[in-house]
Amino acid sequence: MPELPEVETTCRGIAPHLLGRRIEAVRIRERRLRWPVPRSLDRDLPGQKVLDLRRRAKYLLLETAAGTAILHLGMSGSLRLVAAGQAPERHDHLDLVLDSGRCLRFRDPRRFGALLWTRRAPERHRLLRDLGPEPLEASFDGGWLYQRSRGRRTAIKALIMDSRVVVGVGNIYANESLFRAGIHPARAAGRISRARCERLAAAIKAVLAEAIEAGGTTLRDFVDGDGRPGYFRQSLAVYGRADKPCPACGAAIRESRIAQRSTFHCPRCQR
DNA sequence: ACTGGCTCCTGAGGGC
DNA sequence: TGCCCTCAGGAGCCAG
Repeated sequence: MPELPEVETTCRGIAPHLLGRRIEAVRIRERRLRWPVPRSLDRDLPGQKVLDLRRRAKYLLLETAAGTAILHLGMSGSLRLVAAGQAPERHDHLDLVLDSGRCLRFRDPRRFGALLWTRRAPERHRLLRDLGPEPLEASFDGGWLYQRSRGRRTAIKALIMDSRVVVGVGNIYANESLFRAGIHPARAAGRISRARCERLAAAIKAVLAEAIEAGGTTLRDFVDGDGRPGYFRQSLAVYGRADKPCPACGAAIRESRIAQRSTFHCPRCQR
């Protein structure tokens, strides 16, 4: 399940192979992703030069003079560069054929991913329009979290996973951040002090930055590699560790559900 | 405005 | 060993 660090690492890994390249053709074998891949993409993208590749939330934005391709990896999507002639395997739904002799190949067994096309500024696109700040940028901090949580009765874990509040905090990192900040995941967001909001914002930044760091050092080849998605083998303190000892105090980690998501916390360390 | 629940899809993993 | 069943997950969307 690509989380923000995986998307960031993917972006950095494939960018050198795409920037300045011309897209010669688009091969679509399966149009039925989360939304159907629009025909406008096959019409507009071929012949275009890749002017920029960047990440916004968990979306990858591939900019050309004609428009921007918006790509999301969903929970099982991955990208890699292969020789243009290499035969696709199962779930390899589409290729962007480059003028380098390689193609960018998208695989997504569960098809929760998406590839869309917009001719306008991508920030105006329906999917990107209402997104909150990037967690690693200065505009996201304890003050912002405090302000956005006032009056909210929802669980703090659900709040930090709300992309209108802050983008890119998936289930794993929400769990880990709350553990680090010593906050109980079910606590009502509006009842968390300013100081604890500061701790939480700092924890979110630290956890994500460490994961990106780990991704950068993980031996991971986007060229002819296996392109396997998944989290970096970062040491996880609570996620997936139900009944196991808390690394800080030894108490048994508890599992619950918050907003239909698996939630893990230490009953001693998190209040 | 907020909140909670549903939905898409398939591989993995548990139980027998 | 093998089969069947359940479930997880990102996040948009809808209903109350």
